Amino acid sequence: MLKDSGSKITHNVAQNLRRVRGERKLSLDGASQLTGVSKAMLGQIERGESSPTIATLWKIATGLQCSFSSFLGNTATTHENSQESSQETSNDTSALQPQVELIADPNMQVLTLFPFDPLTSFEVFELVLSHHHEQHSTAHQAGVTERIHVISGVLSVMQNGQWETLKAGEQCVLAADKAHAYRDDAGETRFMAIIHYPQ
Amino acid sequence: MLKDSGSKITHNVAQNLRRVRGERKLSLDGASQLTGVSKAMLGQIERGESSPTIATLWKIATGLQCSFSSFLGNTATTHENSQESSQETSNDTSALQPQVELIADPNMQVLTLFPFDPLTSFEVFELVLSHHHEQHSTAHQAGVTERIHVISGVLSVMQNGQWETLKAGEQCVLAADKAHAYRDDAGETRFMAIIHYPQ
DNA sequence: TAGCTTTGTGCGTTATAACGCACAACATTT
DNA sequence: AAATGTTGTGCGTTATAACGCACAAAGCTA
Repeated sequence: MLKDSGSKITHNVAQNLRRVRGERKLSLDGASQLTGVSKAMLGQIERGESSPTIATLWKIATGLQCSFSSFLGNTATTHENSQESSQETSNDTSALQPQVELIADPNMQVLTLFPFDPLTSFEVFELVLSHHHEQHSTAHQAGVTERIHVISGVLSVMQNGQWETLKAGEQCVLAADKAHAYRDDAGETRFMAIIHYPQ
Repeated sequence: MLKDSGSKITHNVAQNLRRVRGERKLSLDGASQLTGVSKAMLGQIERGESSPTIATLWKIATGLQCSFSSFLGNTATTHENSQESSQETSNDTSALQPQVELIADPNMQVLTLFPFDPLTSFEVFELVLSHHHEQHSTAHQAGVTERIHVISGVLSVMQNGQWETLKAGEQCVLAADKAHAYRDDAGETRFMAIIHYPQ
């Protein structure tokens, strides 16, 4: 009668241990001596008949001088002998959409990441400014907010006549019902804009 | 009579589990329901009286939605993060806000780009998955949508039991009211998530 | 061939991981 | 106070991880 060997993680540990031991050309006896875990237990783990405790897997890892996590990953990445058949790459269904590109200006590229959706009331763009281009935007309708997240480069944002500088990883929120502007201050600046419309 | 509680790794797991459960404000009963592990066992593990099997630690990790390896590290490295108050970081004025970091897992970094705002009904995170970490997410309330935009790396997204692969620059929309999951397939994957709540 | 290692697996026993249940301490309510 | 609910821990039982030992198959030596 098999135990809980069906567990996915147990199977991974089994394959990894067998692989490591094979690479070092160690016998169960040798591995047992290095790790302090009985060879019977090591054999059961390799066969997937036993799910070791973290304490014993720790003894195995330190004894064999490899990291704990090296036993957890799927062996499919390192070796190509898995029969799990969980390689699914269905490309249809209502999910992935390629980005749509909108031209606007030679020094300003606009990619529509998520078009406007009345259910969410926002749209998302990714903008790339280059050559220190300064883009001015007129006031939109009241209540419209704009969230800026700088991906790379340096972006200066103007609002209420004041300029602020955002580095990569920084963001700001501005009310788009006033005049505002952006400027690339790094030669090329990439940032994301989430524009939300009220109600 | 004490068991093998002296093991260093067991003690680490104990502290990490207690910390994570405390951060989520979960009771042993609640954690037991999420993970499928009895609350008595969870209590013993937290007290260092038991060295869990990798199978059960896997159930704990997936149930609490953090990676296996997050329980192995020493808690001394994780600093105190007091994130109790619902402070809004002054969303008025166009002041730039530095990104707020939320710790969750060594293999999953979460940056809050824009915290939830009742006026817009969405929040924006930037997530970095590493080491082929697979992050599972349970079903949220009905009507919640999640927009994913891959910045770098390769992200596999599971919905309705089907996996789809997104490369850098691609995006997808998924209904978050069903169980879904993400997985890093490039060693390190950076992507943005916009979560929108209805009404 | 026989005799001696080395390899991995099977078996019986012990230690303990994991479970369900019950109880005590504390908080909240009536 | 009494009643009710929640939280964490202790206890008895079951499942199984881990051990030591023994055995069978393969390999090497003489």
